[in-house]
Amino acid sequence: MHEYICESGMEALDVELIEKSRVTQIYGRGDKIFCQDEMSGGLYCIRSGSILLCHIGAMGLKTGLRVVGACEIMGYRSLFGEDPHVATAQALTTCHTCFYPKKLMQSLIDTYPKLAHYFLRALARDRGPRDALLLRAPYTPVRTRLIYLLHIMQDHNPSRNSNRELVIHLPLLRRDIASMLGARPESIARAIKELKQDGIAVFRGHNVTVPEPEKLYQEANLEASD
Amino acid sequence: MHEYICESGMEALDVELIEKSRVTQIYGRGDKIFCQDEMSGGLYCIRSGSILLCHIGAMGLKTGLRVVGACEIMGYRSLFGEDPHVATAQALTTCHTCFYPKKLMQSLIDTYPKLAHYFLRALARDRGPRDALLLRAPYTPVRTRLIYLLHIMQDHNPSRNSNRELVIHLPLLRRDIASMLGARPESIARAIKELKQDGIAVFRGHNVTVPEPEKLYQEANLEASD
DNA sequence: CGTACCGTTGAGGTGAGTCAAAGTAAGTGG
DNA sequence: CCACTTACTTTGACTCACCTCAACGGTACG
Repeated sequence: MHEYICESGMEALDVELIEKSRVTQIYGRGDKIFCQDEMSGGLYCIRSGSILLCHIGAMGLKTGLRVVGACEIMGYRSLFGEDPHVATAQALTTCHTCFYPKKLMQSLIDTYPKLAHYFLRALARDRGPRDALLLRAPYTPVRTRLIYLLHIMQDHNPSRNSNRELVIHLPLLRRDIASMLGARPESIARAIKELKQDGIAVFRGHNVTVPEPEKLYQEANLEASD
Repeated sequence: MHEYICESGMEALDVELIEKSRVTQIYGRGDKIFCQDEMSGGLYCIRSGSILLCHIGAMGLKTGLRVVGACEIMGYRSLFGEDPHVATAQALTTCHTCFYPKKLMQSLIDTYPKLAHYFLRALARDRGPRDALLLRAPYTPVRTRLIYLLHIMQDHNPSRNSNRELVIHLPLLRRDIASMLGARPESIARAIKELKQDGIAVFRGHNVTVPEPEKLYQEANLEASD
């Protein structure tokens, strides 16, 4: 959103309107930013922190769909579909968010056709559903699906430590990892143990250290995007 | 697409342009309309027949994503995302399709802002990814997931036979049903046998007869949408 | 009447779920 | 700073739904 405003050559008047209309908010870990079946009020933009989009299904089964991080937007599917949210957004860490009301968004889109194209593109490129399906690939061991998750999370914030090992930040509880893979926390613990024993990846707190990314991704037929 | 043109109060000139630019085509069973990793050429609209959108993953694993039927559009994700297709479209039956080239679509969207809204809405409401996830719900027996599929397909073309039994048209091979549920054809055969033995649903050819829809959907915690 | 594909059935193996219990970390309050 | 509580993680033993493989029955079509 912010990046668009900068690129768009938007009128100063409208930039001011945006500044005035948007609402910034802080959420603590575990807080819900919005809940499924609620009607959408607008667009959410994450300034800092991480949020888990998840779906609570029949019998309380929680299905993790996507981790939303800093500078990403969420809630647009509901905004443009004029449907209630299909997912619940829950803060994984302390989060600073920025909320753009529906009315504002609609008048902006009417004024700036390029903004419509921006959102058409954003909706079409949304990797969320595709990732969610990949993470639940059938006949694929939990261990491999866990590697898929690491691969997806690596794209968010690639970084190296002092030993030039890959470090992936994973702001998720075992329970949430499990909900994203369609598995149980116990199975995640076992897969993590295996990866450690094989010297492929070490989980410590919310960080995963990978000495040889090649080796990790090779196992899952993925390319090291680095 | 067609429905939009009718509603939109589009200029006669443009309607004529559309008629002239679009390409109608006939495909036989098994033919591919487009393949994943190809760049998109435009928008496809199905006039008749059924198409399976599927993804061919690592090691040739075929994952069925969505059945596209008459009057539905496909290919828009790739069109607006300016990315290659992520799915392959394969004709399940003989199909009449209509193809609208990318250039045409883009100039139309620029001319008619309401068309942008139409597609924003279509993209946001696309049930495909959600359905695909539901059909692979973890810890859910194949039998239940098969009922989910029947429920989804019923929404497409609800009909009753002379005995007032619900008849659901399912233009899919066992193999394709399996690919949508993340299961194996053998497991589908077994689930079908069970449903028949329990007097809940009878599969014959490409039609499924359901004497008491209530009973079927109750088992899966679904509402009879009829 | 063969060839080819699809569908069904049976037997056997296994990855991951379930349950239960112990271990660890993170707060909370005196 | 230390008990105490609460929540998260790990481990082990057991079980089962579904995959795998292999064989057989149907149906369509040249």
